[in-house]
Amino acid sequence: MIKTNLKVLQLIEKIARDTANVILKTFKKGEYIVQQNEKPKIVYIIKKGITKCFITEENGKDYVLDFSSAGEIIGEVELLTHKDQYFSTIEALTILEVYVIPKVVFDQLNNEDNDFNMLIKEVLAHRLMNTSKRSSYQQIYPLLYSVLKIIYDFGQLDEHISKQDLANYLGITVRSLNRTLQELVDKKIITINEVDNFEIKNAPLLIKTIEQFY
Amino acid sequence: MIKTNLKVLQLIEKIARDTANVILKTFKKGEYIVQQNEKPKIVYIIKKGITKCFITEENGKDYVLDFSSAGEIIGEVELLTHKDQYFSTIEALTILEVYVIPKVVFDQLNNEDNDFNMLIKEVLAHRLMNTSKRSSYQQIYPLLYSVLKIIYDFGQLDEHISKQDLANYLGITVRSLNRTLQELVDKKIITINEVDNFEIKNAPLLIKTIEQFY
DNA sequence: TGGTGTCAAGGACAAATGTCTTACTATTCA
DNA sequence: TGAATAGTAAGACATTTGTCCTTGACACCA
Repeated sequence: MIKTNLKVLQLIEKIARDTANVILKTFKKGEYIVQQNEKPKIVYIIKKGITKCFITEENGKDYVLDFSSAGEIIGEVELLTHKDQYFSTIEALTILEVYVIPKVVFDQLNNEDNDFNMLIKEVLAHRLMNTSKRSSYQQIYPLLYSVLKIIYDFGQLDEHISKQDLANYLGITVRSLNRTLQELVDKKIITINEVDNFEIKNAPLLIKTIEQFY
Repeated sequence: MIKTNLKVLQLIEKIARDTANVILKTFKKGEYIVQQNEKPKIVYIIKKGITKCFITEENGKDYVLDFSSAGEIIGEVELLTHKDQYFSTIEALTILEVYVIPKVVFDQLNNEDNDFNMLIKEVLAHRLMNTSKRSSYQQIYPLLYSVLKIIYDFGQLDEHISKQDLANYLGITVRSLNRTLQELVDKKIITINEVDNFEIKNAPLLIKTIEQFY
């Protein structure tokens, strides 16, 4: 559920070795890599660390689109669609190392490096499918199943992802998330451990419960 | 809100004229162009007519991803990601004419026709942005605003889109949709006309109401 | 030490949405 | 014609989720 893309990482590492066009940059925890409504000029590819990608709506509420790590691309959608604003904000949840790819280099890679070109298309298609499926899942099923699915995917909650972030990812309030987690504890599917994190207690029961809905 | 893409339409029409690789096919209203879980072999581009793209979840409920018309592409995501199943079903809501592009021709166009290649990338990026934005909007705002937005985008409900389809697009039940429409009638923002369709009654009020949330 | 601020958790209530059922309308067909 | 059927709308109630507020734990500091 924290997305990664090994193929992209390997390709950009190769490109970085072979040319001087791509450089490394480091962000501190909490810094924004790109900010919603800023003018897009650069594409980034994550080398190391975890980011949160989110949209801030006019009423001030955030919706988290995904959590990403090594090999995930940032800002390519805006350049490909020739938009003059990023439509989401990317925040570093940990210390973050990224490859910096200026617009001209990105355009050049798209036109001249067929591996890069094909990989970008594949990444876009994958994301579109995942986003669509997730959108469907969250709209159709009650909250409990979405939380079950996250626990199933995660194993346990990553320490860098706060409950507020997780709630924003699910499109709900922290109150609702807590209620649902409590319900899962009551049903003896998970336990809440000493660092206020949840853990799977009864994996077979979890899987059985999930399978009812898959 | 019924999506179209003029650039894609023009390009595929040119390709169809220049080569014998692309043929036309007609579907009747209610027929499936592609079906979830079928093996992907063909990409279609809509020439004329309206389709509904939806995901059927395990519990039998449908979530409508979009309504599409001329120039919209079908099945390209599955081919680009090398999946062995379509992840959604495409149904003809009217008589439908499509260009049929077999997998080998699609691959060839991607590799040899740079205009086609770039356009596909742009289409994928656009869709990804739209899907993400919509997902965010529907999760963050209450139903009333999503319905307002649809009415604003539509002007009025297309006759080929049933209330059930519209409800599935919003991820809600028809009961909830009716309740929300009634609320808008009570507030004198819309009227329900003789063909059981809704119409904007008080456009300035509608716009004013929407703008509170944009 | 004790005061103060911050934050996470959860209780109580309100609001939104879903489920189930009934009623109404129109259509088909024996 | 009239019974059966399907589709739509909405009432009543149940369930889910959000909002608001209180409590308790902890850190920081005068």
